Amino acid sequence: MKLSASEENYIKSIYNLQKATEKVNTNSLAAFLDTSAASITDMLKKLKTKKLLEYKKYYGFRLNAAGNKEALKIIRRHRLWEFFLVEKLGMEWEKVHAIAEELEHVSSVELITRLDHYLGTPKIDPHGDPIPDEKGVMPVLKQTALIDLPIKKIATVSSVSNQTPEMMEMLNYYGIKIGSSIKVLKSFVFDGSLQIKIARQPECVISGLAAQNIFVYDN
Amino acid sequence: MKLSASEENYIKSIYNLQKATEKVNTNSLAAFLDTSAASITDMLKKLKTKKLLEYKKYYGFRLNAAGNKEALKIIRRHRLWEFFLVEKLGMEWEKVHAIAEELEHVSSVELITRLDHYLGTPKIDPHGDPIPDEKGVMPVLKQTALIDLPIKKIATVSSVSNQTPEMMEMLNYYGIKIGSSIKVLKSFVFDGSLQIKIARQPECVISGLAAQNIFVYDN
DNA sequence: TTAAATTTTTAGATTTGTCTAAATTTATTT
DNA sequence: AAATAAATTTAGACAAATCTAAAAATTTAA
Repeated sequence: MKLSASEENYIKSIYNLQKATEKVNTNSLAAFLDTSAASITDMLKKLKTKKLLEYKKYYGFRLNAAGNKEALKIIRRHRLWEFFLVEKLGMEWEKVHAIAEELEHVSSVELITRLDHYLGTPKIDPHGDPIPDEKGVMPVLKQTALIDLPIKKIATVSSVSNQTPEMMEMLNYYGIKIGSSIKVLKSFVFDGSLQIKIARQPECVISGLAAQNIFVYDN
Repeated sequence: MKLSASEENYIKSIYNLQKATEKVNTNSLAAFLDTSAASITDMLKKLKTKKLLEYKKYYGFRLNAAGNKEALKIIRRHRLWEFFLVEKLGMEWEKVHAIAEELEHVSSVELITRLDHYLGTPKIDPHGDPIPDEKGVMPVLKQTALIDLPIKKIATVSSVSNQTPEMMEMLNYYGIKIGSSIKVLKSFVFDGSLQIKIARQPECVISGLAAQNIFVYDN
């Protein structure tokens, strides 16, 4: 199905709001998209005509199977581009979202298939979000606090729960980034500190507190 | 200046038509963009308001300095993406134009600067067209028929004037592609044939006829 | 359980980019 | 040089995506 950039933005937003609430309502989507409630109603009619969502006047709405499939395609494109911008072009991960918002609307299937292969079929984007595969299936990745990761098991840094400047400074110092390959070499019972190894970085030791706030995907 | 995708397409097309004729006229641009003459007039008024072109009713039009600058930015983005699609993603160069037409409208300066560096600041795109630098300056590259290239001088394949399937078969067989690094090892006076070396390919011999149809940039 | 507040939809307008058909200007030809 | 042809512009309309203001439906609360 050929969709306009605007239609794609609505679908993606509805998909994201659906994760929190069963039915999405007009005002919350209007707030999310920073637009008027009237615009939402207009677009909902259009998306209903295209059979991408279930929508009953005054009763909220949600994507149907076809709508979800479209959403996952858009999210896949967005996250692959984010991965590209960070890993290949070396952009800071705070900046990539806005650019990926534009790139995601280029919908050539061959482009995305090749980009995916070129990037090594990544499973997690730089913000720690999973990347759907070419069939729209989200990878099932169990997230664990680093402190709970078994010794010697290789995992991927997926998110950081404490995003203070102090935490970021330390992560930066040790070269710990979302998507980094990580392994615990030794765990000290005395204070809960961990000796760890990040790919292409020297070994280092972090505190138990830090290890509680760093989350990894245990592949 | 922030321009819509549509405005950018008009500017780029006017730039391209200007290379052939001094003043561009409404009908030729309408034919080029496969749209109506009335649409052209409408857009010209808009671009005149934005001070991107000189336009006098019934007398044709051309980009002014500001318009040319915008055109070169768009062309730079287009050609860098084409290079990326061919060199990094391995797409066939016949297919990349359409995708680059979409990617070129993503106008983040940081994105394009980083993409350029990542690609190694290429001077020629996969179709053999020069890529303007970050200031909008087209690289000055003298194009020569391969047959006229001095012995042992390293050059870059820039274009092929005879694009028949027969020619393409031969180029493909020898691994001669747009952007390939090329050098003439020996020229045989008897029949004009040349012994050549393409980077990462074995030496080979091509006829004088082939060498007349292969053009290179003599860096 | 009505009245008030909130949410949602409709009605009508606006902007952008496009169109067709008609009018205007310029060019060509007899 | 008038008539005809061609090119260009204007006038008016339309679709997409948005808006404000008003109306309608639903929810909350006195």
